[in-house]
Amino acid sequence: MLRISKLSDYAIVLLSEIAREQGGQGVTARHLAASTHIALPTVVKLLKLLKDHGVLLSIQGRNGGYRLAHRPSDTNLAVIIEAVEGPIALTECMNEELDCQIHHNCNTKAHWVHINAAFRQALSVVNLNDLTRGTMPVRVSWNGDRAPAL
Amino acid sequence: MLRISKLSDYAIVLLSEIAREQGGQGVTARHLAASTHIALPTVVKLLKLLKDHGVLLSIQGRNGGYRLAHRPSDTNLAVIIEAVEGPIALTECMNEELDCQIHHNCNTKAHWVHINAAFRQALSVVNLNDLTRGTMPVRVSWNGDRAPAL
DNA sequence: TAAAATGGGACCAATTCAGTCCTGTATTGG
DNA sequence: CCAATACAGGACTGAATTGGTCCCATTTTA
Repeated sequence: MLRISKLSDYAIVLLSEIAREQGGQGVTARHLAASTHIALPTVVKLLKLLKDHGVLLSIQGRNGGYRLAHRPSDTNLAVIIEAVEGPIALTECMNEELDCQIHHNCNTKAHWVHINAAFRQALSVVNLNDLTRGTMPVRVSWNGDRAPAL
Repeated sequence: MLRISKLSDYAIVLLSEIAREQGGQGVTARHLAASTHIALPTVVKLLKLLKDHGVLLSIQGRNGGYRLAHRPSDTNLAVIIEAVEGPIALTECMNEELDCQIHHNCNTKAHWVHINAAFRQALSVVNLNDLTRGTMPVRVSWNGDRAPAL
């Protein structure tokens, strides 16, 4: 598997739509549900999450709605996914220490730190601007150079 | 979340152990369970998976066990994770077309293809040799250059 | 021939995930 | 002023996935 959750996927679609439509006023959850075909309760849930994590601003009351908290170019996939799923931590041992009982001579952690960073980097290069316009954001290059031994 | 599954994590530990101990004979599941502190049934399950996907070779019968199918330097994290979790496909739309009903003007797919490739690349650079010796395998570099628009 | 090993399933429990529902608060147009 | 519209914040449920166990068959060899 190893999937981005559906919710994250939805969140990306929703934010793209907001970035696309955002005029002076905010965009309402109801409107987004209609234009993206995502069920309203799910849309509401996600928008709240994104607001709590500072990705969106909300306007309450009758003519309310949501607006991007930052410029589209500053809202990237890493931020969005972290808002919905929490911090990107590919392995258990990344987040807390937890004292991984399985294997004490575990020297894999240093590698995970790198992989984690590379992955987050790949995500953070793509922003809402890239998604609303049709631009390809990034060319990945990778040098296989070896860093000095630990 | 966005975690590598525990099983993948275990698999990496098991393979590291096999790479470390592998002499002429194969290493038994029982022995691996003891040396890694992973429950035997789980070890058995994983070794079978890894064998089915060509990562390990098995020797049946009394003095049987498992051996690496390839050199440690040829067994990398991408291969291991794919053996345990299936193909690396960060989003639903990567694997099959499935005609993603949510959003028809979806131009995110091209981005996911890139992110997916970058992630797999990051995983494939780390191999069993790196894990058994304490070498840092990779220095990640990333150029933010923009490729031409789609 | 019995013991030790893999082979191949089925199976269960627990967690996580996706999605819904309900009630409250803020704002504003009429 | 009040009703309609929108967000706020939970609780809750059903489904799917995951982690883990168990059982029995087959292979090999001391």
